[in-house]
Amino acid sequence: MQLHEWTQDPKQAIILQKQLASRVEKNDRLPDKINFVAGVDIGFEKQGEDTITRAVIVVLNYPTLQVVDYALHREPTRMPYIPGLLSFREVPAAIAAYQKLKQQPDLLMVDGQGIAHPRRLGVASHLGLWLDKPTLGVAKKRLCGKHPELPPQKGSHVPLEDKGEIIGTVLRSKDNINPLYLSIGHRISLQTACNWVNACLTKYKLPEPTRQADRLASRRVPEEQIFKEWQIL
DNA sequence: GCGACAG
DNA sequence: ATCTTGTCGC
Repeated sequence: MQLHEWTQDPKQAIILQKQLASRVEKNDRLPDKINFVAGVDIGFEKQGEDTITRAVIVVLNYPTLQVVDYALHREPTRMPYIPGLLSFREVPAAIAAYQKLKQQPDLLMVDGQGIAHPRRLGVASHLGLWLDKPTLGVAKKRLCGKHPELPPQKGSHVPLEDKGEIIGTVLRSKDNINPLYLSIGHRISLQTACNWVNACLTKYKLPEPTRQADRLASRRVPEEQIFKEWQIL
């Protein structure tokens, strides 16, 4: 943690993104064997005037995809949502949640873009750099770039391109359901990132790591019920 | 200037 | 992201 990885000022944040983007590793540099894959997602709770940021990280065993650990961290929201500067709003809370984990993951799948970003530094890349961990981005919507239409069948995929550069892959993870936007986060190639997402897909649109994190972060499922399902201690 | 715009 | 009811389709 030599250089500051965060700022609250939008102007400085953009400058910082450009610097950090050059440090993102787009080639594979992950453990020989991946035993634990994590899902990261952030939710928000209204608290009258202000809001609380709720960061969740769930660690699953691979290939069983069973949840073996998780961490939840809540803190006052520090920044408003500004397209292109999402990581400055979410990453600090994610770091705090990560430090609460007992089981460190080998790879993290983050809800949002990796380098499929105007300045090539989406939330997945920012988090990966900060933690110096392999990460990949799994977004439900496009931030930038363009791509051809893709078939409605699960498994179909097309490249996401921006300014003559392939920045990600648009993947249909389920029949007739809007596709996912996958991209390199840090220390992983696009091909390997896509392979891991595919390896973690079951019957739902989202791969298990982020699907489980999303359920807890968004509070769509009572926390008490989730505990019973996961059966972890 | 106009439209787009992760979560 | 969050606020929110019913509704169409596999």
